[in-house]
This record gives sequence, structure tokens and C-alpha cells, in this order.
Amino acid sequence: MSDEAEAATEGRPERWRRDAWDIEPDSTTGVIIREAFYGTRRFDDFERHCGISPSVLSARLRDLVADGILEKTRYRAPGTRGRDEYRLTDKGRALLPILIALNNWAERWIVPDGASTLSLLHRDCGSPVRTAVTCASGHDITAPSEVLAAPGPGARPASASD
Amino acid sequence: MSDEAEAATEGRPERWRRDAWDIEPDSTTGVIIREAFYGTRRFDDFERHCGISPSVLSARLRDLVADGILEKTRYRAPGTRGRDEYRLTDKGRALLPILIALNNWAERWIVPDGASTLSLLHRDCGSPVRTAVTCASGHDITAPSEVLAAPGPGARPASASD
DNA sequence: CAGTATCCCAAGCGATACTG
DNA sequence: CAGTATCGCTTGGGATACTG
Repeated sequence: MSDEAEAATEGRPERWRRDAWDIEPDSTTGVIIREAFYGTRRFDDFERHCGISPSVLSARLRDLVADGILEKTRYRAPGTRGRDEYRLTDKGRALLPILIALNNWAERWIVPDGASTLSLLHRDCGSPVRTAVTCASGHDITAPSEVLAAPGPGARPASASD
Repeated sequence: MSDEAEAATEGRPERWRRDAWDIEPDSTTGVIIREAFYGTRRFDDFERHCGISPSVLSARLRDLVADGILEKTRYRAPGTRGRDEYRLTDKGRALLPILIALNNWAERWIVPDGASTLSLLHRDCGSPVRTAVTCASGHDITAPSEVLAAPGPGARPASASD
């Protein structure tokens, strides 16, 4: 039996794996990611736009680079000093559906008046962007009740008493 | 000029509004929400399954109820003592697309081996569930580059120098 | 401009003990 | 069973000063 399973059946686990929620391990990472989607790339701009202390920002950016969400590159325009830039990687850009889902939710349940902090538009047609839920077989899913949620193989196994 | 705009042009704001990211203000709320989607409803089960201290769990559940994500109801099976239950509200269930998007992302970029902690299946056909991005005009969006992200009206206004 | 280092404070958390 | 109260630890974060 794996350690994981053992931990599940005995005392407290260290903490069940949190997975994707971990992209937001603190209260600043999300702000930085969103800002990156706006197109912000420079340390200074992140600092001003996000209102995050340089020390904290430095640490968060380092973490995000370590996690492969952002990429630090040296950009040098001709005749100017080089500049460091933080740009979203493919992995980082892949977070967009999450951002969209978050935004859709907030627009519906938090600020239904359209005063969302994030505007997401289809570049080609200008329409707002949203997420739709489907299954791999192609069916559209409209209600949460159509989805069966269960702990996956990476989570604590369901105990026999569940 | 609004306070918000003023804060944007002057010194540091208290903190730019964080919106939907705020559903995960700490490291435990997400775990609880996910657990609720598994079908967990009782305090005791949340405590054991999530590995969260009762004091913290109590506070988080209270917050989630206050936010309208969970609903506390007294459930009484015939012949038994009444039980408190925490159940997802419509607002809470509406978080599902976010969970799916998070899970999709994690499966692709974190645990591509299928050992995800969360299994989400279409109840009718058993296929895994995923999110798709579309625009309000009905176009499918396949690449992040097709989406234009900008601060919305609820965010700090873009400064003139942006 | 792009950070790093230090200091101090506030919040989050687990452990534990206790109550209805 | 379903919590609440208290404690002390640890982490995160803003302010500030400093470096390449």
C-alpha cells in the first residue's frame, strides 16, 4: 500500500494535495498572473499596477518563473539598455480558461453590473469570451448536476466508510 | 473622478480588486470547495477528508456560508438526531467550470500521467469533462492569442502612460 | 531600471481543550 | 456530532533602504 493510502487511513495527512488551486498559493500570485495577461512584462509595471511590494513581487516572480508560468528574458531594443521581461510561457497562457471561468463566475455572481476587473474579448470579433463545459464525447453540459465529481487517483482514496 | 481612479493615479492603492481569485483567499478554502463537490456535507467529514483543524474549518465554513457558496441546513432523518449539513448553493455549484478548468490545466501541465486528484465525468456518458473557450458570437477559440485581455471597468483605469 | 535585504506586523493554521 | 476558544508557530506582506 502506498504511503498516500496509508496516510489516508491513519491519522492526519500532511495535507491533501491541492493541485491546481496551488497556482494561487497566496494572495498576490493571482494578481500578477492576471496582470501578465494584460500584457504587463516589466518588474516596475507589475509593481505599480499590482500594488505589490518589490520584495514580495520579486519572490513571487521568482516562484512563477520556477514553476514555468513566466519566463524571464532579456529584451534589448537597439540603442537602449537591455530590459528584463517576464512573459507568460505556454504553460502560463494555458491558464487563460481558468481566468475566463473565474471571470464568468464573478460577472454572474459578484458584479452582475458588468463592472468586472477583467475584460476578455475575442480578438477577431470583439465579443466577450466565455467558457463552456463539454465532455470528451462532445456533449454540451449545461448544469453542474450533469457532472460527477470524485476524488481522482492522485487524491486520498475514498475510505471504505465513505 | 472616483476614489478608485484617484487611487490609481496617486500613491499605492490599498490593493487592486482581485475579484474571482478571492474565492481562494487562503490555502484551505479551495480544498473545502472541492470536497463539497465530492458530495461531502458534514463538518466531521470535511475535517477528516480535508485535514483541516476544526477551528479553521469552522471559520472557513462560516465565510463560505456568508459568501453564499455554501448553505447550512439542518437535516433530520426520521428517528435520528438532526444534523447540520453544508451544501453548495447555486452560486457554489456555478464554480464548477472553474474547477474543471483548473483540473484540465493541472492534468495537462502538472500531472499528465492522469493521477489528478479530481475526477470529473459526464454523468450520462462517463466521459471526462473539460472546458472549451468560445465567444458570445459562437466562435470557438483555440489559442490564447485569440483573446484580448484588458482591465475591465472595475479595475484600475489604465493610466495615460500605459 | 530591476531588483535584494531587513524589519516588523498581521493573518492563517494546527493542536488542543472545551461546550451544547 | 458539531462546533468554539485559546495558544503559539509560521508565512505572507508592506515599508524602507540599499545594490548592480
